[in-house]
Amino acid sequence: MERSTFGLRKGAWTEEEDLLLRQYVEKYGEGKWYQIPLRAGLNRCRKSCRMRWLNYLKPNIKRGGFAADEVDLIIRLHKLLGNRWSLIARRLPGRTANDVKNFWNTHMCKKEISHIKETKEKAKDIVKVNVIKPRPQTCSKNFIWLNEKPTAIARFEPKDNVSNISPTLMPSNSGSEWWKSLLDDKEGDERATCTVSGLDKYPNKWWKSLLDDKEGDERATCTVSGLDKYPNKDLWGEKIVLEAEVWNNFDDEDLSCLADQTVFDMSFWDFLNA
DNA sequence: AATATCTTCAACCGCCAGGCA
DNA sequence: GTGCCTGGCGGTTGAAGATAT
Repeated sequence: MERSTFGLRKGAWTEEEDLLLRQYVEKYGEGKWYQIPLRAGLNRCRKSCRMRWLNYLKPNIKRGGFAADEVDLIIRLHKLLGNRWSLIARRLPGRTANDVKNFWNTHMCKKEISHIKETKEKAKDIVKVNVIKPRPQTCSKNFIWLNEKPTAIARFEPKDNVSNISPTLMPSNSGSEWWKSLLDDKEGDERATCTVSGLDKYPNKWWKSLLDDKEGDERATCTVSGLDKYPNKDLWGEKIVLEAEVWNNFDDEDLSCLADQTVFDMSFWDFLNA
């Protein structure tokens, strides 16, 4: 039996310890982890107890390999959120942040590395194309643009060699309402409309917000009509790929929290208005 | 069969943010 | 404003099992 310098047990949990922890949570509920060692009679630190409960003992935890759909989700969420395992795990019922992290580190890391190598090899043979991606930046909560939550995020595929155009985000009171309608087809400017098809192929409804009709996924597409009515249309190209729906429309607390702290580069909007 | 190497994943550790006195 | 405490998170470790030699 391993022991720390303060006499607390470390290492693998025994069945008796699991039982004591279960009994504690049944009696007192989750939380108050600092009280557990005393109340439950466990010679473990609070963090160890919390970790054991959340990652192993909690009911409804799904064990075993990840389904193809889950893997798909993880890849897309990781693309959007990075290593924010707890946020990713909340989108996967029964999976814990630790599970997702382990899965990524053991399976996806290798695939990603080989994919990068493959891509680099292919890149030698093809003409370079500018791919415009959102560029998240972390801002303080007092940042003026965060007085309202972000409205929309999109990735533009520019015509010809128009480069350095970044996707944009804007508060809805900016007077630039056409942008809203372009993406969510709601009230306001009606010059352009955006329709998405193929959503029924996504088992998780919320997932429609992360549509990406780039390579490898042909399930859903987004087409925009009416672009010819915009003065700067020549700069955009004819295709807009919907990368994320309106943040405010998320019922989901996790992603709306994300909107509180993530903002996307504004230069595209500045560029259009120049 | 024995040993070495690789893979998996439970568990630990350090850091950070928020709440409170 | 400061310090303390707690919960929560992501990075990392290492034991155990699987696979290769």
